[in-house]
Amino acid sequence: MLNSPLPRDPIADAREQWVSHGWASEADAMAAITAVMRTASIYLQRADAILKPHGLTFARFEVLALLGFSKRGSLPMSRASELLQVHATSLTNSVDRLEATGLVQRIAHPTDGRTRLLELNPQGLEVLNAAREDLNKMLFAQSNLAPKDATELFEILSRFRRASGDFL
Amino acid sequence: MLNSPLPRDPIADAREQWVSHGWASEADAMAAITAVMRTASIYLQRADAILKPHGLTFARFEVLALLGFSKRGSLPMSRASELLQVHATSLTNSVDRLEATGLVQRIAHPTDGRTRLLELNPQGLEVLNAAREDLNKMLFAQSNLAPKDATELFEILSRFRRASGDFL
DNA sequence: ACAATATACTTGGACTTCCAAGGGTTTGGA
DNA sequence: TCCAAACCCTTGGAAGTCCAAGTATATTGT
Repeated sequence: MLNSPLPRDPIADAREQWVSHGWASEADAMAAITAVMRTASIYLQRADAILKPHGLTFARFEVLALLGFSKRGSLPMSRASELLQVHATSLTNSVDRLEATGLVQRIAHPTDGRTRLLELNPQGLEVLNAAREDLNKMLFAQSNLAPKDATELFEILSRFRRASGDFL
Repeated sequence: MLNSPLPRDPIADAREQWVSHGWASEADAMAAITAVMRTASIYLQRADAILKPHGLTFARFEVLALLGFSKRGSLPMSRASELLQVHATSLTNSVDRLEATGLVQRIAHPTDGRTRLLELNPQGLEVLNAAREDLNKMLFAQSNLAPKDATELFEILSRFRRASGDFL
């Protein structure tokens, strides 16, 4: 999966190209945004590799985790897709697979015929607990982020996400 | 594309759940990593929307931009996939599409029969210039990152990427 | 009451990513 | 020399993302 490390950071190189071509004022944002994408891809690969033995992906793990925290144990699809901040179609896809493996169930809403409620099955709860333990041990506890960096990173991205309309 | 903002930050909520379930020491990394993924997804959507009128995606834009900076104007596939830090198969996919629209060409390597060189066509150069201008104006210059945040973000992620073996 | 509008979810299509496996080409050791 | 190992790229398959469009159900306004 990992090639041998490059001798130079290709994003830092791109940043210099940006500066020397006259786009200096956009260079820092370009570099930051490109680095965010690369970082997300690294973490996603690591997470998916850790979750594979549990028969999960990160996308599906997030669904289980959300259901595991919900007070009632069930949540409308629309609410879940809102909280996970993915398109409804992406959630449909994830839930199809979670339902096919018996981890989750779609049940009818008592009063609104349009709405489907998601419910964690007992087996889903077991898989969630095991997967979360692995993720905590093997990803979050080994994030390659200094504690101060993790905090600062979250704060910067919170400002960004608020400015982008994610939350108030 | 954008739903109305949520009243609360769902990642901050997840972080609190993590703490109150006894995984306090992993909570900050979990929140930071989840925020990175969400941020990447926001930027990717914005970039793809901006590039769509140019017939590009961000993945394909990156290929053009890389070729545009290369001294010789041509680059082996393997070198390009290394610098863009994507799998060779992903690059094959992007190049297939760039070639189909006439922006790029695969040419034979003079001495190594295994290698294909990528070359930017004149039309590819035009599209690159126009796309880059839009991206600079509409994405990088409006990144929703304070200048200090962009710099700090890049630095934190550089430490992370180095620790993860991206570069020396 | 009923038509128009809005909401909830699914389907189909385009695109990306990765992995596993295969085909060709080159290199290097016996 | 020549066969095995390494390397470069492509194909096929599984997953994820989004958007656009469609179906079904609720809500709203006249």
